[in-house]
Amino acid sequence: MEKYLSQLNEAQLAPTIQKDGPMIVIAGAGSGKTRVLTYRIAYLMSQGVDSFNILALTFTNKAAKEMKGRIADIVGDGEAKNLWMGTFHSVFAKILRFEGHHLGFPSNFTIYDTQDSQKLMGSIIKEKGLDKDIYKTKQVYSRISSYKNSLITVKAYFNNPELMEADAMARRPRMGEIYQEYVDRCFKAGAMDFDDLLLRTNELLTRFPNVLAQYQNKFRYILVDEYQDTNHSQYLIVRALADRFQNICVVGDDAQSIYAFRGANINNILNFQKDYDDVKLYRLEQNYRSTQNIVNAANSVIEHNQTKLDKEVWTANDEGEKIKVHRSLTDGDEGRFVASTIWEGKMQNQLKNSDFAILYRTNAQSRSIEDALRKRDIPYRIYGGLSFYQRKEIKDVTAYLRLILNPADEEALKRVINYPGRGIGQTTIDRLVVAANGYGKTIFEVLENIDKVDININGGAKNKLKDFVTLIKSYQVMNQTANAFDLAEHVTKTSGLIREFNKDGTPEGVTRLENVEELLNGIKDFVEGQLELADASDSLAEFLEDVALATDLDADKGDEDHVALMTIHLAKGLEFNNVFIVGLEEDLFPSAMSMNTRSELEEERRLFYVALTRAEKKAYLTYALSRYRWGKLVDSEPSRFIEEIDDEYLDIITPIEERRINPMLSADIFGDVNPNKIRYKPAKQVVLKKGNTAKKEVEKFQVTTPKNLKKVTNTNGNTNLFDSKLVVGNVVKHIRFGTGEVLKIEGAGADIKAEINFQHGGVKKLLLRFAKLEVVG
DNA sequence: CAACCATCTTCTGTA
DNA sequence: AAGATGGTTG
Repeated sequence: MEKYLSQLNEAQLAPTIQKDGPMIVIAGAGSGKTRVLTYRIAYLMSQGVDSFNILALTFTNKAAKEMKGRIADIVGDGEAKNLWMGTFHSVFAKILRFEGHHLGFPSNFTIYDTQDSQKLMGSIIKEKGLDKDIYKTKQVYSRISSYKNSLITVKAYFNNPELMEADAMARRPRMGEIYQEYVDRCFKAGAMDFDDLLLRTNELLTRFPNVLAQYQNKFRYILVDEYQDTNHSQYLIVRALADRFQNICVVGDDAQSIYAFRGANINNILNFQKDYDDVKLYRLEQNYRSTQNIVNAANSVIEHNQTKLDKEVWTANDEGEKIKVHRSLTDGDEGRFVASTIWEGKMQNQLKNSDFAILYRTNAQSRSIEDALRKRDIPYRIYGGLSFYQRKEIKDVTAYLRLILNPADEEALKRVINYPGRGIGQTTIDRLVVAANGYGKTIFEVLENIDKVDININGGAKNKLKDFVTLIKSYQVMNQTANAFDLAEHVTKTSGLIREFNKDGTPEGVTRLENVEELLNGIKDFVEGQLELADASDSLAEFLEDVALATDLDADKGDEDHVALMTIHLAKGLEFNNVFIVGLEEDLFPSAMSMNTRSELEEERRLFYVALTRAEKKAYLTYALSRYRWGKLVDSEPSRFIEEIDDEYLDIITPIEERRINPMLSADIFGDVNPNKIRYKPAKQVVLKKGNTAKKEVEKFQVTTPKNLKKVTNTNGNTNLFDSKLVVGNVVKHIRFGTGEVLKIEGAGADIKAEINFQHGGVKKLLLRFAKLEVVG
């Protein structure tokens, strides 16, 4: 232990070796807070604290996993395993599995993700015959979510005239009713949404003092990472658990609080000292991550915020290079600048792809960057966005698995009852829902007793329903003995899902199959990882829980060397050698939706601070004069955040030619509109023969080379194949259909289609934007 | 009941 | 621009 403690500086050592009592560590960006947390846990154990008595809450699964790994290096694997360490959601989901029965929940309750919750709310709104333009599903969802995060139960809602007034003013007087129905339906389905995992934990700890006492006694030492991002619900859980022993250590940085939009309350960290007696306060102010220029620039920006704790972040690192600011004409140019800068860095300085990260405010910005990277053959990976587990085909498979485990799961049932199609239509399903609500039973229970219930469904449909019940029950039987992988494989084959994805024969269908295969591999890995448990049914349950609480960031397989693309929110806690912050334009960053109040704007500024402090060596800030948004080219002006940085840290590098260019004369500005204009880099293959007419000219489009093919499938599937060429008469090869001859080409731009006569499979019309074709003659 | 086409929405962020 | 939703038709 001595060896490890000697690695710490004075400021880090003090909080690390304070064993007991409440304490707060205000940790500037890059100041080694993870090191303090891990060493502190190891230190506690060296002082005789039992690893079973330590609870550490993190913000992401990834952070938890990393910390656990580092602790294992110090104290050994066996001891580290005993620690309770994870996100709020995963830790309390686990506890609710044990204790949920107090609240009437089965231990195999389902976790509804956002999609499930919104679908359920959508159907409630519909069932109640409410105007869906006033009761917008998303708005209703976020409203109810914020009630839950503030611990406002249905009952509390109806006792709060102000809230009801506010909803009535927003022309939604029946919010309370929807809330009530939603909670009832979740309960009946044996399901909790993300907010419930915290809300129900609070309910559990308040209503059952003996349960509270048990966990207070268990968690004698509690550590919370990223405390600035806790919401009210999380705050109360921590306070309740820490109440007995008061050994609570919270770590965070108010300057990095960026989750107010989903209920995080920055006051939790600002007021921590008032919540406990004799709070020790520590500050970590030395930044080990970034150059002086970056640290100072970040400080000069955050100075503009009024609400903050006193803190002076400094660094002993080199001065480093100034922050580069680059302006371009369009978002396309911006992407090309980023790609060429990375390319040069790789060529001239032997940098790796993983030395670079590109950060943006919204996911929609990734497209133009992707296009540019692909053109330069720079491998990249997009984090976030639609994560793997949210894809349609994956949700289809997991819905079957969820239903097997918990037949009450209404959303899972509705998803699969007629998928693949079994002739059970919307009308039938609606009647089932009505009957289930009428009897106070779950839909599955109604299905099991379809002959006994009073329901207006004809014999033919009833038989189909019975077949469906038999199918699910056969899976349930199998689940008694088989492991999760065998079961999942069996389900995908016998439910007809595989056949369904195979059926359309389109490249999308192929991708779907590949994704399902990847899911099965994931289950296999998981099952093999827990062979020692040898409890088949539990392995499925645990896998599904992992899936429900997984984030895309967690799924980093650390495979090949790639450039990272992600939103700034996702980048929190990470660091990169070179960071591009793109789209620094007013209305985009800061977002147009977050400029109405000072506190919203200050959160945007903190977000920018987070982005800038991800960089170790170099930071690039880029903005475009016009950008495609909602399919239209709109003008934009540079973000105020650029101006807020002291000039002395900036280096304006916009090329003179680009500044002088008249946008109206630039071919580039149309580059994204007319696919046939030459873009940054000419297409490699020109199949066009001499003497072709202008008419033929339009009939050109791109065909990816096989090398490209692989990469395209590895990334997001959507590829921009506009500017390479294919003409009638070409012989092409398709991944599924084999070889065929091009008969006809039609459409323009993104809609270019080719009619191809395949040797096997006949004539198909393929959208070239998606079709992965290789020219063979 | 399924397939197809037209229209509408959304383009903050997440466990 | 792309997906979701809804309406119409077979």
